[in-house]
Order: sequence, then structure tokens, then C-alpha cells
Amino acid sequence: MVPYKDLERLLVAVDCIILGFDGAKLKLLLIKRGFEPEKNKWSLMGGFVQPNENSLESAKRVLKQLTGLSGVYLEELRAFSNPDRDPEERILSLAYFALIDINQYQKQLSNDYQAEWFELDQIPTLIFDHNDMVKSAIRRLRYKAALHPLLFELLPEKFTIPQLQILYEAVYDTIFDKRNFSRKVLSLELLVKQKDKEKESSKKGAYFYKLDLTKYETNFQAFLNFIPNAHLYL
Amino acid sequence: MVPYKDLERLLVAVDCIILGFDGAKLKLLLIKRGFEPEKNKWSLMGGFVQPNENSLESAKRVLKQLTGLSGVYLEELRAFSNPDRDPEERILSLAYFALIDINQYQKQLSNDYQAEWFELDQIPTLIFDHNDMVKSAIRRLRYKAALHPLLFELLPEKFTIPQLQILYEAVYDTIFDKRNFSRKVLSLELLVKQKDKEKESSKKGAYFYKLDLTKYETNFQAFLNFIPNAHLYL
DNA sequence: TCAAAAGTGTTGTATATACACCCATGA
DNA sequence: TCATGGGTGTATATACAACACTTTTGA
Repeated sequence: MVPYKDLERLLVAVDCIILGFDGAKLKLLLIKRGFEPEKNKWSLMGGFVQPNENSLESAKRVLKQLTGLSGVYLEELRAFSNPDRDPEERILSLAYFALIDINQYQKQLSNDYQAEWFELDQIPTLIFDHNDMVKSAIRRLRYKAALHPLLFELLPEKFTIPQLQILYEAVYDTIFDKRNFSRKVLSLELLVKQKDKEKESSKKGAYFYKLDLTKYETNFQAFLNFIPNAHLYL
Repeated sequence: MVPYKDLERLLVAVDCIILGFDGAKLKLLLIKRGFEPEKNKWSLMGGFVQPNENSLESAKRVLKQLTGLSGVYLEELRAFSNPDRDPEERILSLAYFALIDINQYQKQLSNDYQAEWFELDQIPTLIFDHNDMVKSAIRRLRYKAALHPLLFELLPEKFTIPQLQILYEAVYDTIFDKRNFSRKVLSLELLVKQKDKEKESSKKGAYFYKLDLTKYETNFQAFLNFIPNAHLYL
């Protein structure tokens, strides 16, 4: 008997939900699709899984192609596998979501793809099931960031507590008490206070902090209970 | 231009990590693989994604084939996609984990597959990367059950608080204070006390409880903080 | 009557929340 | 000097963990 005979083989793709934070709003990076079907429509950046790579490697490659970045936070969301999701041919797609420091993002690369950042409440209609992928990624982000110190991935190396708070408030679309917020953040003992201040956004200036990378990695799995009643915002 | 030309198509499979609880231990359902390669070795139950179904539907079909059950808890873990994970031909596999009531499981069906239940610390060497899939599933179970009322899926319709505690203790391989445990469980207000008692395992007998299904569904997303310092056990 | 498991209550500790004022600085 | 945002402290309520005794009943 010949194994695996007479079985359908599928195209397997990865699609990346790339999120960034511009200091005020969470944003999603989209491209104008360069080929048929659905050419010139807004789309997630994606690519096909190649013979020599696994799906995570594909996602890293695709991410680097568009942003120039590697070593960033990247996590598999889930498979999107409805038989007719692409009208041209069946494609199973693995959605990955990535959190990047928007300042590191290299603009020139994405010119090739006519890429643009969109605020989350202004996302256009995307091809296929890409809007579902985005929704799913936002949910996952909120879920995970409520429990793990994930959002630091969206900030530059040096950041202030007020910047961090704005980020959390953007993700959960709510506001936090700044006294309780900073106490909670600092009690994690993940942050190292710097000598210098950020002076753009206020006269007094806010101290910069850096992540203590060692503690960040060892404590990442610890549950934070960071967002009170987080499920209300999922 | 012909879209999607010259791209590799892959076999796409689903593999199911099926977990049950026999009243004392967590157990994993394995089969003896019936075809080459690796014929007669222990394996997860799996199957190929068919042209007319998405991957979740495949997993449901595969699960029903082996256990006779449908409507049980089933969740996608992640893709396993290393190019050489199957020596015969490249197969991308989506791992799903399932929680079933072991009493509902229909033994005769799985005779066809020479299926057996294994305690978690006695799992044999499995084909391909199936041992990794199992490890990954256990981690996910511990993670999720620490936050959501998930383990009820492993119990029969009527169960006692002591039975529930044994289950939690099996999953986390630790012991809990029974006074704090029952108070915490009952404070969820998910359980409805029954009039009758379970008298097999003690002279006094323990009251049966049933899940309040309405509250179960609406509160599933609420975070429990059920396991103190859960990350220590992940 | 006694062994074995079920069931229940209290108290101290830690954690989270709510809330108001002073500080530093550039305009 | 004043308006703006940064930074801090305290009192209260809530949640959690530790802990011991009584109840039931079959053998």
C-alpha cells in the first residue's frame, strides 16, 4: 500500500497581524495586495509556507520582508481553514500576530507593498477572512496582556510610565488611575529607572524606564492580574 | 499570470490529544497506528483534512470516530509544521485537545483502533512529534484551567466537591486545602446542589452537584484565579 | 465504638481600590 | 505666575490563606 495516496494537498499560507503603537493609538499594518485574486485590495501581509521552513519560520520571513524586523514578538493565533476562504484555490492559513516597536519599523521596505498603518477603529474591509483574523488577534492581545507583561513589546527600549499607561488604556479602551497604575507596574520589579527624562510631552518631564530583560524573561509566565475584571474588556 | 502557480501543496492533518479523568488520575487516549509509516506504534488519533471540511470539523470527525462522542470540549492547540516531521511526506498537523467524560466514552468503537488510556506519567514514546503535542496540551490545560472553569468537562453530569478537588489535584500534581477549595468553588455560583449523595467512596457520603449550564456559559470567560500561583505549576 | 471522609467558620494578612495634594518647569 | 502633566501616600474594603473541630455512618 502506498501511504497517503489519493489525499488532497493544500496550499498553506501564513498571514501576519502586525500591531504597533504610535504613542497614542494602537495601529495595524496593512498592505495593498499585489496579485490576483483581489489585487489592490487591503490585506494582511502574508506568504506561503516554503518547502524548507516550518510555519513559524515562514511568519518570521514574511514579517521581516515587510518591516525589516526580526526578533520581535510573534505568536501563532490559529488556523483559518474554511474550504472556500480563497475563491481561487483552497488555502489553509495560519494567522500569526506580531507586536513591534513602531519606531524600529523601516518605512522604505513597506513602500514596495504600499503598506499603511490603520487605527483599530478605522480598519477597512480586507480580503477573504482577514477581518476575522484581526478581530481574533485583538482579542488575544487583550487576553494575554491582562495576564502577562506583553505590551512592553510595543514600546521603544526607553519609555515612561505615562507612556505605558496610555498604551494600556488604548488596548483596553478605558482609563486607569495613574497612582494605582504606577504602583502596580513598579511592584512587578521589571523596570529599571533611568537617569534621564522624556521632555517632549510635558514641562516637568517623566523619567525613562527600561525593562530588566532577565526578570522579564523569567517572570513572563507569572500571572499579573494586571487589568481588574479583565474579562469585561475581552 | 496564473495565481498560486509553482507552489508546494501539503497534506494537512489534525491530531487529537484526548484527555479523560477516571476519578483518580488524568489519562490520555492513544491508538495503535494502523498503517505505514510507523504502523503498530502508539500514536495520537488523527486524520486528514478533507476537501469539504475545515480543520475544526476534521477534528470533530476524528474525535467521534474514536470515542463516539460529539459536542465535547475541543480546542485548537497549534500547528506542528516542521518539514520533516513525517519521514514519508511532508504533513502539516493541527493539534487539537479534547476533554471528555471518560464514562461516556464508548469502548467498543475504539477496539477497532486498539485504543488504550494511559496515565500521564506513563505515556509511551509516540510517533513523529506526538509527544511534543501531548506536552503542549498538558501545559495548555493547566494554563487554561487555572483561569477558567474548564475541568468540569472531564466530570460526569453529577459530581461531588471531593471528586472535583481530586481532579484539580491531579491536574496540578499538588494538594489543596479542602476548606478553601470548597469555599472557592461554591463562591463561583456555578454549582447546583442535588438532593442525593455519592456513597461509594465514603460512609457519610458527599452531596452531588450539577453545573448551572447557563451560568457556566456566561461566566466561562471570567478569570478565576483558581490556582494560587498557578504559574508555578505550568 | 471507631475509623474515615464530609462538611463548616474564624482570624490574620495581603492586596486592591479610592481618593487629593505637592512638584517641577516652560511658556 | 500659572497651567500642565508628573509623581507620591494613606485609609478602607476585599480577597486569600492558614488553620481545627464536628458530623455522619458503615464496618
